[in-house]
Amino acid sequence: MNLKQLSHMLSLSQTTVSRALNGYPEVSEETRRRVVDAAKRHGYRPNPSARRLATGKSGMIGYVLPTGASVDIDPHFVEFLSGLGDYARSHELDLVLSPADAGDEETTYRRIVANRQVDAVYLSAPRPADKRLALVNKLGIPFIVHGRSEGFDFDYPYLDIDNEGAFHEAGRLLVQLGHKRLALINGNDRETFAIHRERGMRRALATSGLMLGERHVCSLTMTEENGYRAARRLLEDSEPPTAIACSSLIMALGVVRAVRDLGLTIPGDLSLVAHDDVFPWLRPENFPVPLSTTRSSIRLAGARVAERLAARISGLEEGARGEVWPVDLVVRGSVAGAPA
Amino acid sequence: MNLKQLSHMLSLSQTTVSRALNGYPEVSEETRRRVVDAAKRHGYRPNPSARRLATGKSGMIGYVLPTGASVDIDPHFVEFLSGLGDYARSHELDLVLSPADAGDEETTYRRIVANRQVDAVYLSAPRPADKRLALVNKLGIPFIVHGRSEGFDFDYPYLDIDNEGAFHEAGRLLVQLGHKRLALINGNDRETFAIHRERGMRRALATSGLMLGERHVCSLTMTEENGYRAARRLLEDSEPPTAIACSSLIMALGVVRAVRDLGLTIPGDLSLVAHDDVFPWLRPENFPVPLSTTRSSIRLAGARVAERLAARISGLEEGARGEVWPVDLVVRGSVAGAPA
DNA sequence: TGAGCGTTCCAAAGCGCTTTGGCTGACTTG
DNA sequence: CAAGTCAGCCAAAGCGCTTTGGAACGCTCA
Repeated sequence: MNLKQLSHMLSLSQTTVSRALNGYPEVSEETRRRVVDAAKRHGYRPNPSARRLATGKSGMIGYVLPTGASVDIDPHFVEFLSGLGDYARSHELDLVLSPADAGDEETTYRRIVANRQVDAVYLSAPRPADKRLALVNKLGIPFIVHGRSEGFDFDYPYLDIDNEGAFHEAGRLLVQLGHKRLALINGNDRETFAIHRERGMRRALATSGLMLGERHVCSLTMTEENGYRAARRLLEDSEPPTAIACSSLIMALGVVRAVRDLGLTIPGDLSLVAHDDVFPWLRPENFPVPLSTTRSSIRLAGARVAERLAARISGLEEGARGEVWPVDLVVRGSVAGAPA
Repeated sequence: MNLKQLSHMLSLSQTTVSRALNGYPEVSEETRRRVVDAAKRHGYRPNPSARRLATGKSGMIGYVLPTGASVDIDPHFVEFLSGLGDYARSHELDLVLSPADAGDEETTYRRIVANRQVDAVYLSAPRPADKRLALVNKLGIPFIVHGRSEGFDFDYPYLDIDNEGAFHEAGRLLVQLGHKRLALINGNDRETFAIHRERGMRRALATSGLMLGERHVCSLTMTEENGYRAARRLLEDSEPPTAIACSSLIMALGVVRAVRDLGLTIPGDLSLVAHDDVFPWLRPENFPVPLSTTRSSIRLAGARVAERLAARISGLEEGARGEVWPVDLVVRGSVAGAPA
C-alpha cells in the first residue's frame, strides 16, 4: 500500500493525503479524519526511503563506533545503550552504528553527514579539544556530547555527570576520616572525565593542605588487570596510600584482589571508594567488603541523551545547553578511619 | 556533486555514468576509466537515499535490540559488536539497532523488513523454537543466527560454538579428576546455549555412570550476584558438589566470593571451570586462583557473522549453512583432584 | 454585483539514483 | 552486398514521497 494507491481509493490527490497525514493545516478536518482513518485501516506506512529522499530526514540517530583489532569497546557502552534504546523505542527511532577506524573517525562523520544518513549524532568519551566535537559542530548536524570537552571557544550541548564534584566528595570523605596518603586509580587521563575526577580529588586534598603525589595517580584503561597492577604498585611502595579512589568497579575488582594478595584488609589497611556506573551484573554492595561508591546510572544518561537528541531533531531543543548531573556518594563498609 | 552534474561534465548520459561506476559490462573500458577517474577527482559519492529508493538496498545490517526498563543488555553484546564492527568497517557496512519492546520483537522485525531498512539481520541468544527465527525465515530477509535454535522443521544459517562439546570436555576433565558430585551454574536455560551446555555436562557424567542431580543445576541470568547465590546454595547443601562448571566469568566471580565467604578454598575444596567469552577487561588467568575455562572468542564470532552477512547480501553465500566452532579447554589452577 | 479573500484541494515538479527498452554505427557473415 | 550481430551509448520511466504554485469554490463586503 503506497500513497498513490491510498489516495486513489480515497479519490483524493497524493498531495492532500500526504498533508492530511502529516498534520498540515490546509486540509479540512473532515477530510483529515477520512484519510487518517483509511490509512490506519489499510495499514498504510509511508516508505521511509522515499520520504528520506524527499525530505532528507532519516528518523535515525547515529553513533560513530571506533573499531580495530586492538580497540576494545567500553563495557559501559552496553548500559548506556540500554537507556538510549529504551527511549528510542518509544519514539520509533533507530540507532545507526557506523564503525570507523579508531583514530580516523573524521572520514566516517563526514560520510554520514554528507549522506544524511542520520538526523543527529551523539559523541561519547570526549577528550579536551576533541577533534570530533569540533568537526561535528562545524558540519552542522544536531548532536549531543555524553561527557564534556574542554578548551573550545564555542559552547555545545552536552550531558555529563559531575565527575569533579563526585571525586571531590569522595576525597573529602577520606580526608575527614583522617587519611593523609591518598591515591587515585583513574581511567585514561586523555579523556575529560578522568581529568575532572583527578581535579576533584586534588581540590579535596588541597583544602586540607594535602597533595596527591605524582606516584599516587595512575591512569589506565579500566580493566581488572590494570586495577590490580596499579594497586600492587601503590601498595608495595615505601609510603603506601591508606585510601584509594578508583574510577571503575571493574578496576576495583583488581584492587581488591591486590589487597588480598598482599595480605592486607579493607578497610583496615586500605579504604576504597570507586565510581559506580550501575551495572546490573556487578554491584558494589556485593563486593567482599561492600564498596563505597560515587554512583550515577549511565543507563539513565543514555535515555536522557536519546530524549534530548529527539528534541533537537524536532526543533524543540536548541542552543548549547549543558546539563550536569549530580553524583551520589554512597558510603558502605569499604571506608574507615586511617590506620594509626 | 550528483550523477546529473557528473554526467553532464563528462558529456555522457546518467545511464552510462551509473553503469560505468557500478561495473556493468555494457560500457567500454576507456569510458569507464574516464568516468571512474572523474568521479574520484570530484569526490562524487552516490546519494544512498536515492540509491536505496531505486534499488531497495540499504547497505546496512540490522539487529533488533530488546529493551525495556527491566531488560538488561548482555555485556557480551559489546564484545560481539567489536568484532562485527571491525569487519563491517572494512566494508562500509553500517549496523542499525532497532530497539523493540522485549517480548514483542515481531512488530519491529516486520517493520524493518517491510521498510527495507536493512539488507540483512542477525539474531542472537536464540531459544528452542524461537519465534523470531521462524518469523525472519518467513519474511525472507537474509539473516544469520548467532547461536542455534532447536525444534524447527527447516534449516537456517547460523554460527555457533560447540557448547555441548565444551561442557562435555569440562565435565570429563572433572570426572577424570575423581569428582563425583558435580554442579552446573548455568545461564538462562530457556536459551539454547544453556541447554547444550547442560546436555554436554550430563553426557560426560553419564559416561562414568554419574548423574547431575536436580538440585545441582542452577539456571540464572549471568550476574555476579546470581553466581554467588547459586554457589552458596550448592555449597551449603548437605552434599555439596566438589566441582562446579559455570557458564560465565562474571558468575564465576560470585562463585569465588561464595567459596571465600564459606572459608573454603579453590581447588582444595572445590574445582571450578567456567566458560570464557574472552573479555578484555576480565581475564580468567587473573582470578585469585587462575581459572580453568572453556574458551571461545565472542569477538571473532562477531566478525565472522558480519562476514557471512556480507556474503549473503551479495549473494556469495546461500542456503542454510550451519557453522559450529570448537571450543578450547584451557586448564589452569582452579581444578584439582576431588578431595578425599 | 463584482472585486477580494480564505479555504480546500490538485497537478506536476522535484529528490538522485537504477534500469528498461531502444537506437546507432561498426563489424561479421553467408 | 544485404542482413544480422553486437558493443556502446542514450532517453525516459520508474522508485514513493514532499512541496511548489496554482485553481476552484464559496464568502464577505463595499
